[in-house]
Parts: sequence; C-alpha cells; structure tokens
Amino acid sequence: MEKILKMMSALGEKNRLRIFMVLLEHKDLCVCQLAALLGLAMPTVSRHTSILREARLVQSRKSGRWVHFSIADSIPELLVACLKESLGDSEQVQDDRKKVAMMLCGETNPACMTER
Amino acid sequence: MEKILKMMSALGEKNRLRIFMVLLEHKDLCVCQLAALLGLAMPTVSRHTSILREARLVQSRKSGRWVHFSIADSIPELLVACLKESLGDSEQVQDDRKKVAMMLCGETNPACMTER
DNA sequence: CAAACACTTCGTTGATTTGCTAATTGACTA
DNA sequence: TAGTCAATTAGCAAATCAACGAAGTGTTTG
Repeated sequence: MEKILKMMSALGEKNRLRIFMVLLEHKDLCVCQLAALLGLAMPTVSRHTSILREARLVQSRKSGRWVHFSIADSIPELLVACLKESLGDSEQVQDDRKKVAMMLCGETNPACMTER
Repeated sequence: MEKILKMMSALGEKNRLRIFMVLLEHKDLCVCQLAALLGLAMPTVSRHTSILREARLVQSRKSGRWVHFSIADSIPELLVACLKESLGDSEQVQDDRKKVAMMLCGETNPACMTER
C-alpha cells in the first residue's frame, strides 16, 4: 500500500506530473532541461525528480556531469495506460511536448545545452 | 490535467485511498461507518469524502439523515484496474474488507448502526 | 415541540510541502 | 591546478494539509 500511496502522491503535484508525462515521450532528459521546461530553479526540480525516483516512477543514470532521467522499468503498465488515456491530449502535455522538441532541436537552449 | 491531478492527490493520502478501496467492494457506506473503520473523528472523514467527491472519484446520495457514498460512475476504468491490481491483496485492504464485513453483519457496530 | 442523530462548516494547531538562495560535491576542461 | 558546470544538500519562508473540537444544519423520533 505504501508503494502505491507514494506513486499517487508523487503524481498529485503538477510539476511532477508534467515531468512524468514528458519522460513518457523523451528519455534521458537532464535536470536543467526539465528546469528550463518548467521554469523552476534547478534545486527545486532536483527535489521533484528525487521524489519521483523514490516512488519508483523514474530512474536516473549518471553520465559525466549529467544525470539523465527516464521512466522506470518496473512501472505498473495500467498506470501509464490510464495517464496516457486521461491526458494524452491535454493542452499542458502538448505544450510541454512541443517545448521539449524545440529544445532538442537546439532552437531554444537551456544553459546545459549550449555546448555539447 | 487539473482533473487527473485532483484524482491523484486525492488518492495520495492514506485514509482517502482506504476509503476508496473499501467503496470498490461495499457500496453505500455512510460517514460514521467510515469513521469507525478508520478510527477518525467524523468531521475529518467528512472532509476526506468531500475531497474524494470533488475529485469525482466518489458520489454521494442523501437518504434520510444518512449520506451514502459509492464509487463514481464516470471514473476512469484503467485507474480502478490499476489500483485493484496493485493493492487488491494488500494487507491493509484485506483488513479493512474484514472490518467492514463484520460491521455490516452487526458484529461490531458504529453508533449509527445500533438501530436500523 | 424538544431531543437525538448524521453530517457539514468553522477555526485552530502542528506537520508537511513547495519554492527559493547559498553552500557543497563530483566531473570535466582550459 | 584552478575554474566551470550539473546536480545535490541544507536552511529558510510561505503555503497547504490533516487532525481535532465546537458550533450549525437538516432530519427523524420521542
């Protein structure tokens, strides 16, 4: 019960839900990309990602000085299905999708992407 | 997005998740039965049920001086499936199931059930 | 009509959460 | 090696939340 409870409360916060939905489509985003997306300070995003990780919704992989986040392997399939169905075409999710796509094309760069 | 967010944060609190899981199996429980189950004061339970109702997870029906709660009709099926799968056999859920069954048999009575 | 009962609303208190900046860690690079 | 950059940790202020008891609403019953 504790496990589901953590998952639900992790996803019951707007910024964390946005992070999660973005990660469903774009693997391996780093903290500063997420910070740029959400318009939050890096430490704030770092805490959100660690809450998502403790809830086993997200996993991280360190690579050089970056930490890349992805959806966890062991995540309940029905939860993902439910979220995709319920807000796959929500305005917020679509906006975020576009923003990240632009980021990855290099059209709008957060600090961490200026030289890679 | 706001809708799912409300649902998730409603279910991200232990007592509300317990109420929801119990209602999946027993329709038409009233506030004082839920209060007896959870060991909480009635105003506290009333607040929880109203949060669940605002999140459209639960619906209520007034009958005389009682208010009976049930799972809402329009609830996302996948969410229910996910919760059942994830914690259908959780210890807490099983305990609550037993407690409510005993309550309905009249073996342990909250105040509201002494004369009906 | 008055008392009892189920429930809700209100006001308060203590705990938790979200956001920030500043300081720290660890890894790359000039 | 010193400096830079991504990320985390620590510490703090503001907001939110969960619990309670007291008071109020509406309904049944004596």
